[in-house]
Amino acid sequence: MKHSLENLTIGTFAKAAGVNVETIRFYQRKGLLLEPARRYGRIRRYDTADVARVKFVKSAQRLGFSLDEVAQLLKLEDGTRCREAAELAGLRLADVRARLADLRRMESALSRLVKECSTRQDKVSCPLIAALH
Amino acid sequence: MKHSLENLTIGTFAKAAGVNVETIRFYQRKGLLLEPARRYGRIRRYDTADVARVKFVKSAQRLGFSLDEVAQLLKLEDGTRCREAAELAGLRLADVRARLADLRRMESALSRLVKECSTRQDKVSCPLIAALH
DNA sequence: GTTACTTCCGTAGTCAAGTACGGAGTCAAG
DNA sequence: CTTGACTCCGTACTTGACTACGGAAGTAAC
Repeated sequence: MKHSLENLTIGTFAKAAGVNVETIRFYQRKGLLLEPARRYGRIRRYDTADVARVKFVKSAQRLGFSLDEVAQLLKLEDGTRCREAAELAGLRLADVRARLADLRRMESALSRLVKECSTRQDKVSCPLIAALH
Repeated sequence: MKHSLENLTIGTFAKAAGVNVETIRFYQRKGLLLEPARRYGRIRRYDTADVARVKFVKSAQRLGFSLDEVAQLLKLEDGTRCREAAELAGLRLADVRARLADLRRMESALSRLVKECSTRQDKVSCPLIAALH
């Protein structure tokens, strides 16, 4: 049985998504990933959409979202009813904007520090702490 | 003994910083917070700089930094040599910028979703996953 | 059709970041 | 100088997010 991009076993899938097999199974238990139908025998098969989904989970985590929050984000993707989706998206959006504001402040503090450190030789007191109220 | 803003016991301090007492002690064990001298008797006293420091830890955590990474950021503040500080800041900066890019993409995906949902009645498929490559 | 990898599934262990607990010591007020 | 609140310190428990383990069953290659 060949492993085309649309017919991955769990091992190939996990490798493609950059996580390990146990993580896939863990996500399935958590409901972040549906267990696919087992079309060919008793073994599950995955495709590139699954890979994208797992990568999305990982990216969102990097941004500070918990798995439960990621699950909510994924429900938007999964086409729940529009009213609910909009509501949820609104909440997440406020959240994302707050994070953005914090990150921007941190970005400018860090880049200022880098600049000051490279142009002057003397000790610079870092404006980092001040940057995050 | 009054609790001025420069003479806080651990309980008042924790409340001011918005964390609980055990967290303070935990941070001390981790080296994120120095144990202050015990000027008046056997009890530690804290000041507003300590409060700022703890709030900084919490803010940085919200942005996805681990406590170990926060410890590194704090070393910058503590006036280590400039070259090292700049190096560390540079690394974190790259990290922060990557997160910013992801968050911006997520922000536009979410706000588009909200907009489409409120103007149209039909099901909208959300471009969230695509938004994060 | 046997061998060598996977996969399956349940259960248990790990690691980070706290949180809780409990007994002994400290302190300010009455 | 006792009372009640707070602090100290060590140890143990919790939660979220995995990660490891091990035996049985499936599958691909020879």
